[in-house]
Amino acid sequence: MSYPKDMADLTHGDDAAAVNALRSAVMRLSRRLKHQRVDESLSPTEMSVLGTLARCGTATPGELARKEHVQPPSMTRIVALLEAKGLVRLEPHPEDRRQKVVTQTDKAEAMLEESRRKRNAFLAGLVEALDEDEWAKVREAAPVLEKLAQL
Amino acid sequence: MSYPKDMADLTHGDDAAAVNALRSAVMRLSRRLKHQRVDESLSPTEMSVLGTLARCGTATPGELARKEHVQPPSMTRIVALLEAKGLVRLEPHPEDRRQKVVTQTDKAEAMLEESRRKRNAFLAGLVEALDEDEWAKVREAAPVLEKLAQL
DNA sequence: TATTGTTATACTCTATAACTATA
DNA sequence: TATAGTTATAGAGTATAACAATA
Repeated sequence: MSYPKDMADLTHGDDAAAVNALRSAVMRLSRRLKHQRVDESLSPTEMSVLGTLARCGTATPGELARKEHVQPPSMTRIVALLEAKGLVRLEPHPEDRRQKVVTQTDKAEAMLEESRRKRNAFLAGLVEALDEDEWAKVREAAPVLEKLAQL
Repeated sequence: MSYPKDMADLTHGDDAAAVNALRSAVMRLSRRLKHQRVDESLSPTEMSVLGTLARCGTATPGELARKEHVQPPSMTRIVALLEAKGLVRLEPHPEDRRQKVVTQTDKAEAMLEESRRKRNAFLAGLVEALDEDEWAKVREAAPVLEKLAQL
């Protein structure tokens, strides 16, 4: 097994505290976000899949399952629900007839745009309680957290 | 309705991007952490409740439900499971016989200590992929995220 | 009459195992 | 024989509604 270059640091009080704070905050924030659905008919993972598709363009169900860290049967169900809502299209894979290609529709794109405004309104309410320095720290860390999530 | 002092900033590209990255990262990281259980017999919310108790000392089931953003019946079940595992004690409230007081046991404290080591090992694996500057940003933001989560 | 906590019940989301079709 | 996706089924976790005890 290999250890990170700064493994020793993680035993320091500050880093251990940061790790604890991060874990606790992620679990609790995720619970809040679940309730604050931008579209009442879309689950958090469905939203996440649409976000991934918006970044990737297209993907196969298998790729989506790996990226979202869910099992293939779960992704089958999620994609089917999204298709039923007219948010994605399912097409045959051009080179491998076992696979399928998932693409987001215009309706999904419009919904993502609409949802962004609602998310901003919700988060603005929370950010209101932060001072500018605190918000700056979150803003700086956000892309790093996203990188962490997709490792 | 009142608006945050920096509402305008949230419509800027950078802040909107940060908000999107934060939401996506929180949802995906929470899914990872669910799998990476420090104790296989404890759900993420059970862990979170123990963490809250460690900070607060004691709390009533109702207080815990509000802090963890779950409904009272869910907290009833969670507390009962924790009690069955010998991790919390339930005592009558000294002033109000409707309420109960939840306290963590020594066993819970020892388990939290053990779990911290396991968490560090898991997160160290992820942090390995970050450079020092990136990790510094996460470390700075961690306490702010915790504040955000408990608003 | 309002509030705290509980019981009973149903729903949502995800996983595992077994199956089909294609490579 | 291995891989992509699906179907069927079960389990975990949470919510809502109805109820009991106390304020």
